Amino acid sequence: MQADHMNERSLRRSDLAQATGCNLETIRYYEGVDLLPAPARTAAGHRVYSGQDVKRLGFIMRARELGFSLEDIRGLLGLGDGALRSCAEVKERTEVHLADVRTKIADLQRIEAVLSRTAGLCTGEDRPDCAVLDSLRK
Amino acid sequence: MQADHMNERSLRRSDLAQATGCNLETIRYYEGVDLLPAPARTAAGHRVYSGQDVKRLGFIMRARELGFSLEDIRGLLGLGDGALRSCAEVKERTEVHLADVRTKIADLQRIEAVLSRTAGLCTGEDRPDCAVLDSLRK
DNA sequence: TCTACGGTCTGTAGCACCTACAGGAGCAAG
DNA sequence: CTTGCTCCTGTAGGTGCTACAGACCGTAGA
Repeated sequence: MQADHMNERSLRRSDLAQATGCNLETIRYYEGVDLLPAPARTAAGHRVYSGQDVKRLGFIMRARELGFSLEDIRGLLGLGDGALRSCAEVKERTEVHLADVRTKIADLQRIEAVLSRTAGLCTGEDRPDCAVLDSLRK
Repeated sequence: MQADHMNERSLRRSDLAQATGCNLETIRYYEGVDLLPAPARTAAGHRVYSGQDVKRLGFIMRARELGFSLEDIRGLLGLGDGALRSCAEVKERTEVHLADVRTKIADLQRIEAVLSRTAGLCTGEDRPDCAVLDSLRK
């Protein structure tokens, strides 16, 4: 039994990836951009993670799913400038992001309308003229 | 009057940018990735564009606004493999893209629901605990 | 004990789609 | 002739990963 033998609470990078559903390489990337702290290492230099890391990466993954940018998440994690974020600040960020999401939805709905209308005009025949192209041409 | 003096039908890069609303540098980028043909040049090496270029770049810009990728647009412009695209092919591409747009809308609507619900739970008080953070924590 | 296989390490390049800057040259007006 | 704008080129940066090469490590079976 070696001094750096892993006990049952320590995880390798692949374990962390599996536990969170995160891509293996992305973990290293998040460490590089300071979203995850540099983990402990075995004598051989292998990264060793804990349950804390699973929680933190899980938080990041859920925030990403909600469309927060890495910069947003840095703020939500309280890394912005070392200051702990208050509820008011987090609510503010969330509402800005929410407005952004709503704008994107509206944009996509306009696009959806145009695309479905023009695609509907297509004859689908095997000729080089086309309603979609015509609508883009002018 | 020089041999390469520009007449009233020829445009400089900045004119093309203005005519289409495209960013100046993006024009050069599109040339680099073969979306726009290499234009004629004055003796001094300055790019000279025509009304044809305005139309083509306008087409590209409108397609971008509808969310088509540059690769899609290459196809729509018939650059794929030199073959002229038929209406059927364009319709096919458009419908694939439309399905993609609809998926994105649905995703964003789910996100919108979660964000507005959790933001609504926030007290907005100046304390470090927060409904948004709680929802991300587990 | 040797060996084969897989996991891990590092750095770096690539993806889409631009945007911006540095450093030099051209051109028109005053 | 000088000022000030445009234009040229090449290249770096941004976002958020993903993937690869080449080396090392660790373990299970023969």
